[in-house]
Amino acid sequence: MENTEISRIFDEIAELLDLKGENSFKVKAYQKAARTVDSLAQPLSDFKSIKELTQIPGIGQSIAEKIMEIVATGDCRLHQELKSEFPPQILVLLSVPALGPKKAAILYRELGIGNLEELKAAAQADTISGIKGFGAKTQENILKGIELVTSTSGRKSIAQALPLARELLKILSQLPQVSAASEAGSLRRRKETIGDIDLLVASEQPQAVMDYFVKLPWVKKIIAHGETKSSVLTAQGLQIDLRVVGEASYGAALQYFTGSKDHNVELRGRAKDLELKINEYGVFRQNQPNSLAGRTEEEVYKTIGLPYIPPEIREARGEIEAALKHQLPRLVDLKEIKGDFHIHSNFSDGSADIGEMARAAKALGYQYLVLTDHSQSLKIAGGLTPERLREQQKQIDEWQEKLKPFRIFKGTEIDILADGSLDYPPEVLKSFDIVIASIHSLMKMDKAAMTRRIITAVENPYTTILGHPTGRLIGQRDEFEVDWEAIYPVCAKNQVALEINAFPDRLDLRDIYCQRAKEFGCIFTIGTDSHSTGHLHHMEYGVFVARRGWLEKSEILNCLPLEELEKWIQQRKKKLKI
DNA sequence: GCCGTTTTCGGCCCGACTGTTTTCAGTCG
Repeated sequence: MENTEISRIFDEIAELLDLKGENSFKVKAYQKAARTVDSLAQPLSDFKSIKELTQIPGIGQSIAEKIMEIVATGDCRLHQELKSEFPPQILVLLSVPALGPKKAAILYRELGIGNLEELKAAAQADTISGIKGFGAKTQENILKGIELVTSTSGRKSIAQALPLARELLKILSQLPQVSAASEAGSLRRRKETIGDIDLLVASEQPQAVMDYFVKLPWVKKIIAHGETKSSVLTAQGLQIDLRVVGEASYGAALQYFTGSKDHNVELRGRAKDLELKINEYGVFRQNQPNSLAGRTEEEVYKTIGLPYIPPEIREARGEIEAALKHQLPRLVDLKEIKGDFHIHSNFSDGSADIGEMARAAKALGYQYLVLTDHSQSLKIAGGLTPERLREQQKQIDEWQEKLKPFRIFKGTEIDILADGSLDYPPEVLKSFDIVIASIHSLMKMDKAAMTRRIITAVENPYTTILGHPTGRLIGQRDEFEVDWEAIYPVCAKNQVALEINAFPDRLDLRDIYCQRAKEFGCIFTIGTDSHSTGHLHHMEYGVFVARRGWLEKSEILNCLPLEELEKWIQQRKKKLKI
């Protein structure tokens, strides 16, 4: 039983309790437990007792018991009982904007509505507007909401959202009424997927900014248009929320709207202990109107006795505790990246030749790249036979001569075969500076076999990097079933780096796994997995993941300047006698 | 349901917007 599955059960319990009209704090407790479980890197099935589970913040006696029950049986009685009280499809009603637990419950009680089709039919037949608390507008919004739910599909990739957000910010910043603008929400925290784009603007004339915003050409539909807050929908189905505050409140609002929710709750709790109150307008002494801070985020954190916490780690995963102890990591920055560790050329399945890729990397300010075409087994991607490889390495030498002092390292993205062995014999492996070992076949092995397979590959003295370790494709393919707690120590012991694959569909190793692997003393590389020169720009998405995983410069090989990386490679080869 | 160097009971973040209201509940973030 995966953590995400357990998280989903708790989410459903929360929604069903909400529908029943249960105590809202009980509902919140289950929602919080769902989020906590989902962001936990260790599988819950590894926890052996209730006592161990209740050490996790937000997990108490009752929820711990349910976790044990779910791990043992696949579900829990409470969940089953709640489900039996409602029609099976009832929860999709909650995904309709304008419909929350209270209204959905009324529709079920009064009209027996239990799924989207019944909801749509009732709205079209004009039977909803007559119910107390509902009107013509609500009925209309329900119909629009159904349209929305069925047309848009869930969360979008950060790679889709961030460029659009940046474009909008540029336009909004140029307005004479606007003095500052930023993205907020999960986008600013650089989460791998985002539900909507949150933007924040500082202005003393909010209405003018709002009126301008809702008329922008991207806007397909206006969902809300208030004095300081508006929501619109783009043609691509992305929701954009814009909030406007005064300059004196900009920092407080930015902090507030960046979240995460759990981070803010912790922060607020701390403020309360200090007899302070934080809201989006500033930090206040209880019952006093003048704010103590609010112009900048730094100010807000400082007022409650904390150093600045970078947005990427505001996830209630120990950052406030670390901040109090002055043990926050100094997160890696894109500017510290000296080279790219994962690049394909047209020798295998890339579209550009070695020279084009190297020139493009050099233009980004890099000192080096590692060329990692596929190995012979991966025929579909033009994996290189030893003969073709010799040719490729000859060309690397030629380009190397032309482009020096820029360095092109000889690498490979080599297949990990079914038994964990690598796809070239030792005499070929010797020719590489860097070996990324990746799984591209037989992805559905059982957990024990897959774990053994990966450990065998990591223990191979020629392996330098474990490529896209979990194999997931966001929204398309699940992770391999693997016991990571057994693999991290082997990686750390053999100084095999875990790759953060920066390709937006992958972002693998993901943030919470990075944070966990770091605790084992693992090192990392970031590779764009570029198949064309344009892909080289994906590096920043890899850096986002590293930052969300609390990683520092010293833990990432890409941050080594050329000479030090050369030294690292030589020492490694010497130590391993290869 | 969770949590606690003031608490094992009584708190639990807080405000904008909308629609249905005649002063507020529900939804959302």
